[in-house]
Amino acid sequence: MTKTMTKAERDITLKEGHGDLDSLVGYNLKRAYVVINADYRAALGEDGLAPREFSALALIVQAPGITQSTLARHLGVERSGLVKIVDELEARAFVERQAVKGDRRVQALIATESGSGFYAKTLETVKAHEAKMLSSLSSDEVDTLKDLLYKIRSIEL
Amino acid sequence: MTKTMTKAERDITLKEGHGDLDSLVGYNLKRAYVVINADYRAALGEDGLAPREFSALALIVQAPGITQSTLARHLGVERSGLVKIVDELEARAFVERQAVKGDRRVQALIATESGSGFYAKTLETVKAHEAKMLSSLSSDEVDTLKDLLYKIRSIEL
DNA sequence: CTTTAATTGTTTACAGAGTTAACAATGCCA
DNA sequence: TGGCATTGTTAACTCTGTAAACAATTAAAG
Repeated sequence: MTKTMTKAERDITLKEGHGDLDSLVGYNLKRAYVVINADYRAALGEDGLAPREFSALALIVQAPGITQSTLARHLGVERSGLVKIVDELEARAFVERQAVKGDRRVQALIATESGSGFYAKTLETVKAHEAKMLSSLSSDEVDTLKDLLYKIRSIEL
Repeated sequence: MTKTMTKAERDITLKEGHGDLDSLVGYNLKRAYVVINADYRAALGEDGLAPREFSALALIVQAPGITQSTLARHLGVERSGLVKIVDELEARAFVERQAVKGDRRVQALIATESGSGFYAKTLETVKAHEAKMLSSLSSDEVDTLKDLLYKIRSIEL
């Protein structure tokens, strides 16, 4: 006997769903995030907005004149990190930095017409991507998921 | 009139919880991930295992002799990316690469005694961190959250 | 067998995202 | 006026991860 094992025989089979890791929220959260993120990028394609540019544009469209500092705070990133994001949006002519009278330190961010249009179109694409990803969940489950995630991300505000 | 506005007056106030972004699962997922991750690192401290080393060690402890390729597949990362992770675990003497008779390409990964011990201790710390983070959720909610995240991360396997 | 294809671990180069620290310009306040 | 805080910005750096190439080895096909 003692025949050479095949790969399948030799290979360790981890039982899914019952290890220490699978019982940790953080691990599941990260893995789910990676999966969603990968499909997001595939759905939006080469010239699509990356998640961070998309979310920045969303807030600028919905709060015209918002300041970079305020925007950074709402997005949960540093002021310094937001600069490249706005640079990118400005380079694609989706957003403009406008001087504000009364405070020459700040520059108000406003979406251009093409920026608003591109945002609306992108939002539909993103919604379609989410609908596809969450098609195995009921509408109640999706709502519950959003609520729970919102609770978590609201910790320590 | 036309008195100079104070910062609070000038500042845009985004109403929380009702924008386009807040209705997207992906955005909530990322924000929640960032929050959990930040607290994880704070909880584990300077010499704690980073999330990826921790999860790799978890699988090695629970599936002794696992191969790097199999481990990479289970963690959802590339083989090449796993090398540094195992290097790090080996440098801290938590894991050893062992030759396998019958296939000289692979090296079986096994946890050392100190590796298993450190893992057990770390797991408790991680569980405490999660308990703290999720203290505003009921036990049912936590279970539901894990289930839903597990469903998402199991897409396209 | 022998040739061809696939797998494993690895290195190197690179890209993406984000942080901290410093800085100049400006505004606030006492 | 003088001192402190805020805004936007740049520069240096870290962290995590990917893609491409490679040598060694094993599996498969003819």
